Amino acid sequence: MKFEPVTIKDIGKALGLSTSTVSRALRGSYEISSETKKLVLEYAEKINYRPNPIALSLKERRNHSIGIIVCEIANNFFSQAINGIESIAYNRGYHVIFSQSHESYERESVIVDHLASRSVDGLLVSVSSETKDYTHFKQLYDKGLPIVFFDRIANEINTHKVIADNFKGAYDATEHLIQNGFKRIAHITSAPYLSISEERLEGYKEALRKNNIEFDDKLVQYCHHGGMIYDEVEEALKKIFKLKQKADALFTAGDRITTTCMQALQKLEKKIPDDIAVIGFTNTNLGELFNPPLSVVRQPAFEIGQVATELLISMIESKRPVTEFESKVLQTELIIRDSTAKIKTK
Amino acid sequence: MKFEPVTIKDIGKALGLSTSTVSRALRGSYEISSETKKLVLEYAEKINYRPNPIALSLKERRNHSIGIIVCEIANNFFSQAINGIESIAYNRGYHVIFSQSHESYERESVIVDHLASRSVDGLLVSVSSETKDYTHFKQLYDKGLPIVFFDRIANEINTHKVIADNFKGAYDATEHLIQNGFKRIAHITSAPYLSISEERLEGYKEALRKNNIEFDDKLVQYCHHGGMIYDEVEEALKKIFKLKQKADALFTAGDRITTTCMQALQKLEKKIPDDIAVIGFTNTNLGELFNPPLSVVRQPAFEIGQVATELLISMIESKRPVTEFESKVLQTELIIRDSTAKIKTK
DNA sequence: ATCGTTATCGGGAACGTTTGCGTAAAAATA
DNA sequence: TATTTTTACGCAAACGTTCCCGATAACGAT
Repeated sequence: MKFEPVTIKDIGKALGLSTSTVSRALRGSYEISSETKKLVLEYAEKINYRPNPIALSLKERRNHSIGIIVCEIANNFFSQAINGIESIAYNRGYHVIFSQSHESYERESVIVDHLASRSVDGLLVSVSSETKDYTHFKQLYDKGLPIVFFDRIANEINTHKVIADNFKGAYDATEHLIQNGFKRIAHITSAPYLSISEERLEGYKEALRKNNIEFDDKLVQYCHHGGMIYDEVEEALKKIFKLKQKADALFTAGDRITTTCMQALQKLEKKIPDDIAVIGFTNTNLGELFNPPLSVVRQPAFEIGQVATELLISMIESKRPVTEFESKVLQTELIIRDSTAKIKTK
Repeated sequence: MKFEPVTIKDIGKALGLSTSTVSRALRGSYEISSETKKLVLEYAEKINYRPNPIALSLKERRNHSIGIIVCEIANNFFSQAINGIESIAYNRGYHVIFSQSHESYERESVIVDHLASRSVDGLLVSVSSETKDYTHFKQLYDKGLPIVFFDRIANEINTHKVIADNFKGAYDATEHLIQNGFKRIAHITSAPYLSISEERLEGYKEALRKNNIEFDDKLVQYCHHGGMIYDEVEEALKKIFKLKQKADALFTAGDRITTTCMQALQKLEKKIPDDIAVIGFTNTNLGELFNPPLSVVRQPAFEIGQVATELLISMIESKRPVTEFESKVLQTELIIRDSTAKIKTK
């Protein structure tokens, strides 16, 4: 099927004018007589003329579109973030093109390359859990393609970054568990080299340290696929339950990990919080409906998306090369519910 | 910031060749000597040449991108559907551009126009709940822009459509409630003119009829914003609870409506299923974690996205105008849990 | 009558490709 | 050696715009 679009030439031909005159009339240039303008405008309206954005892009070397790369869209955090991204992009006249890495480094590289070969004015990325090497970003970035990282960032690339306060979020969650009397706190997280994993692990450790609880690395389990593979999560839980010194609480880092853990705990028939208390990073707004209602660390996903987009567009539209970069850190929210209820004094 | 991209001309200049030779060498044309080819290919590789997709689009009058319009992305059903869309689009070499109508007719019109002014080869749309008039789609469609509707469809436009079997899904859910002894079944749904609302309402009515239960329109409440506005949902529930002849069960149509109802029921301190049994259309995979675990009608969202995308791409790539259109209907899945447990015989 | 202004418009290059056509040199044939 | 064919490449148009330069006419000023 094809589209037979009307061009500026057609208008010119129909009206006996040159394309340049038509173009100028359409843009309301002062050097076109008002009669001609009116003529052109009316005719354009009549035949429903729309300028061809591709031709414009070619000329202006701009696309008015930004690319998003995330691991998966069917994820509370990311869909909320993308919502924020779209809200800003739409207002600023940018289209949003997105694709999913599915936590694969290979696929991420392909996408970046594909997207960035100038079909996009800038990139918003949250790296995949497999990504340890950032040269595919670095190359494009050095060539002048604006990139802003959010959530899972590439520390070694010097550009804008937007994250939640993962350290503090993790610290608060862990501290909350400790305050409620839990001492053997397990931690299930994503791939260890991910920025978010590291930051959350540090927050967790710091809370233990502040409360004189010894860190035990047997209590920390990594799910390299970020909770997308159920078995990986169940395995991690089983390892924790097999420990001689039993864990009494669980702090999960990551949206998918948290929800998958809840499913696994249900399958393993563990009672929350009696067998084990649970708190986790997640952006589902369904936590209050759980049995028991789930305590969560909530990230300002929508705002993260918004801020990242604003920074990216400012980079894109900046005349001079940008040299001052910001690392915005947005606060998380600790929502306490029954899944971390105090240990009953028996 | 700008991008100083290397073009085919640069290669030509550097190698003392014409642009046409370079172009042909790059595409491996037979009329270029193998030495020249090798020379060009190696140089292109060295300076990391990427063809400018915009220039290509202008020439081929194709973009290799498809547009998606949904009401919101932060919704289980739509994010799963978009996942399916992206999976197919990626494999077929298409970019995915998406935007949200936020259930606004006004915004939907603007987006369609914006997206469709040839910056996109085809459109995948699920209409907003405010949309009663489809001329904004019809216009573009008649001009030759391929459009495929999914989920919320425009019946009056003759093109491919992909939906879940809403009638049967609703029928099954209602029938299940009846089988479990419920007789006064309330129904909360979206805007009445939405195709999905109508189909689900019909399924609900049919199940009542088959079981000789009289239909009572006081038991049907419409939430025009599809559950996005909490108060609207709470209001609908309150109306239902105010009925003299009490409702004993609730069938909710729509992802957001279902989850928002659950929140409202919790706030109103209704016990499920004792005060009221609940089953609803929703694609959350967290239903089993609810208190009580929620019975649901699940749509094959991912597959719907996939099928719709395949149909759209086949339209885009068809040489001759397409005249035979399909309306694919995919089966829903009834998942029974405790929220619809049989009435206890007191 | 000549000149500089002003208003209004057209020609054509440019953005980066692809591709039909033309053509020189080299190779093959007569 | 003369002619034809093949090989290998360049020129230029085209896709739809914008915009720099001119160009033309009208008109008042000199």
